[in-house]
Amino acid sequence: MQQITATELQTKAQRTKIRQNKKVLDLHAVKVACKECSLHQLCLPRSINGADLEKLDNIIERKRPLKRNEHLFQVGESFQSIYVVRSGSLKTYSPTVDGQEQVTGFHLPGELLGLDAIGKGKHPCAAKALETTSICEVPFENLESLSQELPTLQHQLLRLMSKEIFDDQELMLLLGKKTAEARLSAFLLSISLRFKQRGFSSIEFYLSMSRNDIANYLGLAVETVSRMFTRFQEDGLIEVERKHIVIKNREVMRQIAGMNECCEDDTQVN
Amino acid sequence: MQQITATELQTKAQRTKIRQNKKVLDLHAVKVACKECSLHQLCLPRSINGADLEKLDNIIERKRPLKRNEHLFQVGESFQSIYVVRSGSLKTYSPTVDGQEQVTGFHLPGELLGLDAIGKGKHPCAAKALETTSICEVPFENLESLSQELPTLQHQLLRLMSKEIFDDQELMLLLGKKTAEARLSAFLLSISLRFKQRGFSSIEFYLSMSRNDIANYLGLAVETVSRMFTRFQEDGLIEVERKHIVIKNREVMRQIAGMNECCEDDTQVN
DNA sequence: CGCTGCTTTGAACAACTTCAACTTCTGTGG
DNA sequence: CCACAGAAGTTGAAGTTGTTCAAAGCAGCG
Repeated sequence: MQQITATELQTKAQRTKIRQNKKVLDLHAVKVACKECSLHQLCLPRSINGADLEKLDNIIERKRPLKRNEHLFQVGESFQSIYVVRSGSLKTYSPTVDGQEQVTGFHLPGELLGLDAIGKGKHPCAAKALETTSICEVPFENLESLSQELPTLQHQLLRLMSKEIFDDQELMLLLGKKTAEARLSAFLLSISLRFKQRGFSSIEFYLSMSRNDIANYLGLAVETVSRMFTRFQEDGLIEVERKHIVIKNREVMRQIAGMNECCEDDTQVN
Repeated sequence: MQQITATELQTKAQRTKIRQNKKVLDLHAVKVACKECSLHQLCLPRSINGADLEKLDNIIERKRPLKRNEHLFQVGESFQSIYVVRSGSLKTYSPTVDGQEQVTGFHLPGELLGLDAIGKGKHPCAAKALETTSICEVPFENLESLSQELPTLQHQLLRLMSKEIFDDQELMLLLGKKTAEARLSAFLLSISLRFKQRGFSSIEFYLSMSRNDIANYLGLAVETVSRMFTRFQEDGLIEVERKHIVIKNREVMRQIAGMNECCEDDTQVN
């Protein structure tokens, strides 16, 4: 099964030096056409046929991989492109008045960045790599005019934006109504699900973000997040050692998270 | 200035019996083509020219006004159309596991509903009228194919969805990081701004939603919201008498809300 | 080896919630 | 048109949950 090797690869990349990490990425991240991209079912061109896929492929630019802490774009930068994560991960965050930052999301392979910038023409948040990360850049003008030609692409684009709105609303519910333990539980299950959808293990994975980022994202203090991790471990729900997580009891976690049933049949989401 | 009459009209409609309310609505809400619609600069067809506007007009269905507490759509209902509020207001909400409801948004004239349903093909939330409300229905299939023809319409649609994502992220920040007083203050300023953009008074208005709905939306207890209203009044920030609000000191409220400067130049937002 | 940054843990504190009582408003039927 | 019942809103007091502050433990890196 691909799941297992994929996981191993990921855990390896996390543990090993950047040198080796880079080598792994170079192998399948750069100069691969969309139709050969292992993510092509998850990213934009889902349900696009051969000829159309090539058209899309032509407008996509592949960038050199970002190193950890490098920015993909900064706050206020003029909006030119949509980005797709090819491998690695990023966080998006915006500055708040009091000089803090607010983490608005984490982005795993196959996920999009920049959709929130279309409206104003500039990025309301910054995007920073959490680890070595490779990215596809899709110039928005080209994407827009290509969508004009290809109804399925337009449809897919609207679907993806709609999904983002939907997901944001779930998060609003989380932030508005749920307890600290429900938030962390939901967060872990969400990451788990997203890994699964991308062919990685859903029961064992490495978190690329710090406790601080998690806390910030979930609207909690770092200390609270830390305590929750400890408690979950004590209760046998997870095993945790720094960034390494093993989900031991998904059922109970789901109850704690107060999950809607609807959040489950998300399998063919993207 | 139109502002003043608009306000008067609104306050009147709130105070008077439903009978009279209906009459006011009948006058300019029903059977008006998009190009004559007073909201047409705010709703979808912004920056669409005459001929195109007519095409759009042809696919829009006007529904009979909804009465207070009537549903526009229910949770899980199959997604067919995008809706535009023509007059009145609605709330959207979704059920949570514990049988509660979570208010996900309020929708004023010129604003859209249903964008979150495109992805899954069914409505993740329900929409209920807060007062007598009239609506334009835009069948999504038609809108999609018309967008295929009209690049500006496609662009506008993407812009609007992007704006919704952006707004949701602001709300996430509010729910995750802000105190009760900051939340209520931001809420009132948001309503105020949206009224202003639609030609109503931004300093005096009626809230069509209950304290309960506000509390739910802001992730607070009703009692907390009530106390904050009282405190704001004591501090001379607002005058409040049940649903009637007068903003007395916008500057201080903005500070309390911890507003980003960016939230200000929102004037040509839609 | 020793620094720096991230994480964990404990204890005091603050903010908001919950519970309960009371007031005001709304609308419905006599 | 008034009375009454139920809903919505307000206020006070006690209780929780999560935050803040402080300090110690640990991993990675020059």
